Amino acid sequence: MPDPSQERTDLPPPAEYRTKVDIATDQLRSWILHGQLQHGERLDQTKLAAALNVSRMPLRQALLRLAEEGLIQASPHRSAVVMGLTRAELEDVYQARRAMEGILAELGCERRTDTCMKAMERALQEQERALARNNLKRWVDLDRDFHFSLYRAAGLQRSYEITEQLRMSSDRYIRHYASYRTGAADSLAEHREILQLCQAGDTGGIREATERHVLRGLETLRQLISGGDE
Amino acid sequence: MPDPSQERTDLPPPAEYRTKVDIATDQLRSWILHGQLQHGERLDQTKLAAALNVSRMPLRQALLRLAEEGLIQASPHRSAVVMGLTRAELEDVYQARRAMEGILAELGCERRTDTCMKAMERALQEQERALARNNLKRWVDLDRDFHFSLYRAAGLQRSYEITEQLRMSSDRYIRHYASYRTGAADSLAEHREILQLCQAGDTGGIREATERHVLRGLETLRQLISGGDE
DNA sequence: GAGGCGAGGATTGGATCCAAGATTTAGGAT
DNA sequence: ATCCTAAATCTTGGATCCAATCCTCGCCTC
Repeated sequence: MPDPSQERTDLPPPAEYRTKVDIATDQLRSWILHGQLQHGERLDQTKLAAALNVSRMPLRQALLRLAEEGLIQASPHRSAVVMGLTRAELEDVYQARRAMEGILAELGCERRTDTCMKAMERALQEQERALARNNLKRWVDLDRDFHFSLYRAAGLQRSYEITEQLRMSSDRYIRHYASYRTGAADSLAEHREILQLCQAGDTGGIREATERHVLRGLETLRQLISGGDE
Repeated sequence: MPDPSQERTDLPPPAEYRTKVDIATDQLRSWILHGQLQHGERLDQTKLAAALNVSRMPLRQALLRLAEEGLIQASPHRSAVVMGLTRAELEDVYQARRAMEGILAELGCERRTDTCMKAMERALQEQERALARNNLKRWVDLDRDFHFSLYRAAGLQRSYEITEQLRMSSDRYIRHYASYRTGAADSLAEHREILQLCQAGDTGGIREATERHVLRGLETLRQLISGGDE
């Protein structure tokens, strides 16, 4: 006796189930990355829980995860605070990015597919338009899309996730010290170079170019910050 | 009126406070890394909590952290299971290690200190003895000491921690497929080479040598595993 | 006899409650 | 007046309890 009221009975486990911890984590992460929660800001569990419409319990777990991701700093009986990166820590993140993005680009190039190349070309084109329109937020997103399209082709899940997290930490600063136009033209030129190297299948060259690209990003950010300590 | 009963009143914050979540996390991590908890094993929260002498609440948070570290896999309403790495995932981890250890070695060499060099030499010597005595566990630990003494000198906290976690994931397999003697002599020779390059200050060479060293480790592990899927 | 359906038990996610530690504020002594 | 002390308040960590989901086992139907 098939019951038509239930459309399909065979996909409850594969269906993505979002627990309250997930919801809280994602929302908090977004707030931090987009500046709604500033560096050094204290994270009061009770208030945050209320703001997120969850109990304190899932919120605490969310804080734990964000601490593990390096976005906040938590000490035992003290309020967690949004992690602000010192210049040294920023260099730290960028060196890790240099390393990871270098091999992801190399292996991504080695294992590239048509769809991956198409995605890169498309991101590059749109990025040119975004630059012309001076749309900063979109520019940052497209920059990310361009690189990560290639990195995805490497097929290294864990490496990819590590790189994503590193990227998160630094993009926050890029967005903050907004006027990214500094070096944007250079960045585009480097993207074109990377795309060409990828089309040519020059894995060694693409690694080297990617590392240079990342380090130049650090240099740009350094100049933007210059003066403050964090 | 100084009270002699309290030795010093001015160091409560710096004193390391270990929360139950920390205790549970460390113990569980150790169990997983040393094989007391095997791949695919289901982690029953109630039983584990009892075994660790903590409540289910801190245990759940510990599981969350280990999931974030990639040691276990957690799905919403299902028991967490100890993460087993497939061959592909093992390559993933090693590629990330190659990237990270490469730059840590490079920058560590650039910023090396006397104490760091001394530590490396000492680890190398003890490693030779451990190999002679066929003491596997000590050998793995000393291998780690040798490399990480150098990495510490780089002064990149975050990169260091990422690399530590990657190392955890792969060391578990090294210990499991015990007879590490395969390639141990090669490994020692490479360590000597790395030490020499470091003394010479050849940053480029040390990076290249370290990357080769890591990849050879992967190759060794592949041979040991060859046959099974995980 | 095999496959599907359903009920019961088991296990996890979430909420409230209590305890332990920390921060703040008021008070007193120098 | 300032600094130190101490008590009160606030915030976080941990435990127990309840609800929601999943898993297993037995039963029924074909």
